Amino acid sequence: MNNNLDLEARLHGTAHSEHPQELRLWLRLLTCTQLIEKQIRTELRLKFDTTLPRFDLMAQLERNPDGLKMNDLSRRMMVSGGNITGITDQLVTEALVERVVVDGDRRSYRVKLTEKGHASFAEMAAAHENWIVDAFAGLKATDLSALHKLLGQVKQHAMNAKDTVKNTPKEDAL
Amino acid sequence: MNNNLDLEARLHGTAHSEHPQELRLWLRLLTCTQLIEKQIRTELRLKFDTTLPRFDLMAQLERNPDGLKMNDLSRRMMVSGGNITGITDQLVTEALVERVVVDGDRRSYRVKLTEKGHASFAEMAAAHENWIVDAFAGLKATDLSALHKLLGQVKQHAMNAKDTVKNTPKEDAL
DNA sequence: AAAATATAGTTTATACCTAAAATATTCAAC
DNA sequence: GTTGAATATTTTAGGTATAAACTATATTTT
Repeated sequence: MNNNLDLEARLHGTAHSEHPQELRLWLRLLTCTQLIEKQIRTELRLKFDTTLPRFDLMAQLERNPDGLKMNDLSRRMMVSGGNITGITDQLVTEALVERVVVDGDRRSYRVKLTEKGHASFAEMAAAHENWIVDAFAGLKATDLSALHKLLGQVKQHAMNAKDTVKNTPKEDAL
Repeated sequence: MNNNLDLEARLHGTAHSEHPQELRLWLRLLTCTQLIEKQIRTELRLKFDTTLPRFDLMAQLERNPDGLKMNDLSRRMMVSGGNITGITDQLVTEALVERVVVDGDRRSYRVKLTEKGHASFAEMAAAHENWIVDAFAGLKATDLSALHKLLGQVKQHAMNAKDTVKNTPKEDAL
């Protein structure tokens, strides 16, 4: 009854795969992330009438009570600056965050949660945590930490690769 | 020199985390996926002037020489039907895929790679495989398979949860 | 201090993605 | 054989994302 056709289907089609282990791993990683992310988006929409980017931005501000500059948000959320502008604009019109001037630099400002934003986030964060715990309920605690550790290696390698690309031109100039 | 500010930053900020292990794992999973995905998107754009959704759709067709219906593509790629319409339209105007009528059902048709699309995909797929292998070059073979297995558990649980939600109304009616 | 450069943020143009409504065709039941 | 439900796809409206161009302010160089 459940065909289970997903991204990985295109690999398993041919019995003994000639594809490298890495490719199969990548498709599985992507599938897991998308399944969970889709679930969270749906819940946020249904229960709180909001979206994941809005929630993520507020989460960043929650941990930085003094506010963050647009640039900081862009780096931390790993999305473009223009994108942050749009999401912030919406949250401002909903009075969940505010733009606060920074004296000494008229180009930038700090984005902070409002009182209302703080309250709103607290409610959502509690539910969010439960959804995530549910998403990983299929694994024992030891597996959770093994997975965390392995992904740490993936992350470390990916970050190094990113930085290498970025810095190479400069270092080549020596 | 490298601040490493990403999604996980908001958790590590407070020394000993009071957040559940699952939440930390989720943010790391998300970070890994986004880092690799961003890399692939950038490469596809620079080297082949295309996008990941277009590549993914062609990859599905490559494995199904008889073509796939819009619905099949939607399920396999885990995106909405309307989205598939848009991506297919673009690939059709680029003459990389074609819509072929199915006799017996005038509502649907099969989307197939054209000769040009087949050639184009072959070129991209080779490069794509290398990028993915590079992305996981930080892990030993045993770690790759351990990770694959653990993610299999996550996937299984997520798929069950999804199906349960979908089927519950019907089963409750009994 | 003027010119050049760098940085912070927004705007623009375009693509992606979704949910929900709309259209068109097929199938099932009477 | 016509009504009614189901299926396949597209359209619509709106949020999300990017790269590149743009505006405005700061900093550095000379």
